[in-house]
Amino acid sequence: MRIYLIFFKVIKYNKNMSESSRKILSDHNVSITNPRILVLEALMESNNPQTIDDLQKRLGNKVAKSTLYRVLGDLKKISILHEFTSPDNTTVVELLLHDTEHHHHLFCSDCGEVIDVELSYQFEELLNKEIRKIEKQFDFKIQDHRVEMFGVCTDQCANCK
Amino acid sequence: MRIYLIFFKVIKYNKNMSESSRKILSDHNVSITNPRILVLEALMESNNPQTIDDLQKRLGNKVAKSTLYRVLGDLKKISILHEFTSPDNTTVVELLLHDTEHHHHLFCSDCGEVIDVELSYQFEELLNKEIRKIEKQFDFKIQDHRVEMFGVCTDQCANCK
DNA sequence: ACAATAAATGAGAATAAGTCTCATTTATTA
DNA sequence: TAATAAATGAGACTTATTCTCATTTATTGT
Repeated sequence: MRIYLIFFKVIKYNKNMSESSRKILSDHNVSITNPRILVLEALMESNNPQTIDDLQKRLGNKVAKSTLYRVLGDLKKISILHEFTSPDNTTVVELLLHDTEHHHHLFCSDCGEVIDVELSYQFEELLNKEIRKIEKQFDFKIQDHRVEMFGVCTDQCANCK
Repeated sequence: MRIYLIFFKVIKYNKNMSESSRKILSDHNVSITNPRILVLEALMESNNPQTIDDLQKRLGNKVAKSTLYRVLGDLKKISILHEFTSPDNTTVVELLLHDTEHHHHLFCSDCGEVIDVELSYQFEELLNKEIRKIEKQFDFKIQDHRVEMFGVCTDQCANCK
């Protein structure tokens, strides 16, 4: 019974992910192909940013390496994928579905995990003021910003054990 | 006369850089070798972070590629070099001589320039409060942080023309 | 100052992440 | 459903970084 429920949940979950992947692609006028659906699903499987390696493992041999990189490029082009680099120089990637979710990153130097964090409204306000000052000082137009925090996670962390 | 003065200044400048390079190395119990002095001098020649390519150009063929990377590694080990990645995935490196100089980075997506910026004391205070909250929330020990700002520089920029 | 020893270097081979090419397959559309 | 354009897979290619090892250089104790 329990097994059945879990099985059902997984099926349902996958179906939802597949359907929302299709919707994302069609909403952005990008043709719906199997590799794109698979990559989107793999990206959706984690709440936090993932390395390319994580993605490749998740995808097994279902998507060729060249295709994976191409699909990631496609997703960047339609601005639903954010790619950045962790302090140990690993490329990390995350889906940005609702562009309202402005957030920052917390990096663990022990296990390499990257965690999305939100900071207070008050903080963001003050940072925006600082940014306006910097724009004047350096004659820049600043379009985006991000706070990176570096540290170590403690024993509770699943990766570190 | 003017040429003489400039010449003198350059000599003096180089001599100073060479001497402070030697001092840096001996202060950190690192043996004083020519490649290390040359790399430190090249790093000191710019106030802002530099790409590895910039460094290689500055050094000409005076230091082998493998040695350059090794020396950069040495400097990281003694915590006077900070290495990070710009949004276009280029490795960028900067000397951190006085660890009091906490600063942040401004990236130009047009010319790739990276600029060091300082933010107000008030801002840093508030950010530290936020960091304490995040530490509790995620059971993390946060050791460092950095604000990255992304934008485009305007016509005044020397690189963009 | 010098010889002995340990450490650092240069040259180029090796590795790995990411890109490119092109023949084949797949999605779209009329 | 056929025609066409786009996407894919496989593997070659590129480029940044690391590694190896024979040679050179710095350090140290005398």
